[in-house]
Amino acid sequence: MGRGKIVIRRIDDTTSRQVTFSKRRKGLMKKAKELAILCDAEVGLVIFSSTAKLYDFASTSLKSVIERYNKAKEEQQHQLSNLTSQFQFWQKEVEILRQQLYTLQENHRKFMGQHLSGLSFKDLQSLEKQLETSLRGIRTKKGNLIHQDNLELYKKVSLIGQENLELYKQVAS
Amino acid sequence: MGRGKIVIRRIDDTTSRQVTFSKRRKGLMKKAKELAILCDAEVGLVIFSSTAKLYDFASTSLKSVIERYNKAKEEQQHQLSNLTSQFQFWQKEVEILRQQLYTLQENHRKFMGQHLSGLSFKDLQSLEKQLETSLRGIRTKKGNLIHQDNLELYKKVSLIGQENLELYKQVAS
DNA sequence: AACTATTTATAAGA
DNA sequence: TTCTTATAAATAGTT
Repeated sequence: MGRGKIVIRRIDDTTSRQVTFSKRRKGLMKKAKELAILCDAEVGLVIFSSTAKLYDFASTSLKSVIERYNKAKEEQQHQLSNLTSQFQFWQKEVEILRQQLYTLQENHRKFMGQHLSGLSFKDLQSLEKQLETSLRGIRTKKGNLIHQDNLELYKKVSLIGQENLELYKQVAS
Repeated sequence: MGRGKIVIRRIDDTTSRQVTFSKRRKGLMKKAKELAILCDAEVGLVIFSSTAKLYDFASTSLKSVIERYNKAKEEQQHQLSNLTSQFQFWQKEVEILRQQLYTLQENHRKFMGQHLSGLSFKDLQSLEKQLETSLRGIRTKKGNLIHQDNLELYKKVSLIGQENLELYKQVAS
């Protein structure tokens, strides 16, 4: 379809290759478009020139497919970056929790009377004071519990009747 | 380019649309191939017929691009799944640490004499015992420290000389 | 970039 | 579908 017949092989002359590329690319795109319209087809065409320049065509019918493709790609990209940031978040979270855990464990050991070697006299004194306070609280609670138990028992015994007072005395002793 | 000129619009008749599709698809592919060869271009062509059948063409030069594309996609997919599993790992890690932290915090509160309400008499007794043990340890340590300090002081005083023994006595008192 | 002789693609018909 | 063929369209070589 020209002044002369040509054989299909690489055109060596750069200029004429570029001219032919320009002409035929235009033609190919036109035909791709026509096929899409005439035959209700979805057509996608991608052309890289020998100078690495990109030309592409997508029929309007293909649009939905391309959009879907892009959406999927975008979505994938989005999920990737999302995952990355979440990943970083959880890593930080782990770091924080590990630090907290370490501190608390150290503290706990001190309360257990272990790992005292690093402590100053003042530290020890404060620790001692705290433990004494805790002990007082616990003993108070214990006392409360005993008192409460006694009350409960007394109530039960009262319900059982005077004849079992002897039993109560035995239990309470 | 046929017996009659046509307008580029969807061919309503199914049969003739399919015939045209077949002819033009073949032509489009031929031209895509020719462009690739003549102009040393990388050409990729994808066609979906209205019956959703896929036809595609890729120039041999495009092969590397397609391979690269697939590799990149695979790599991305790989990274994605990798990231996902890492993500799950860190999430579990956080869960474990949180649980540990919670347990330790509860424990710590009890040692502080707080949150005792849920404890049984037996629990309280065991806690009391532990605190007493801890206290003994701490007091021993305190004693050791005092003793050590005294020794240090005594050494220093000895170096200073007998004439300052009076000072040592004052400090030690 | 435009022209145009010619080749090529293909619409319509068989 | 395939073949035929008249004709439209594309384009090679030229200007």
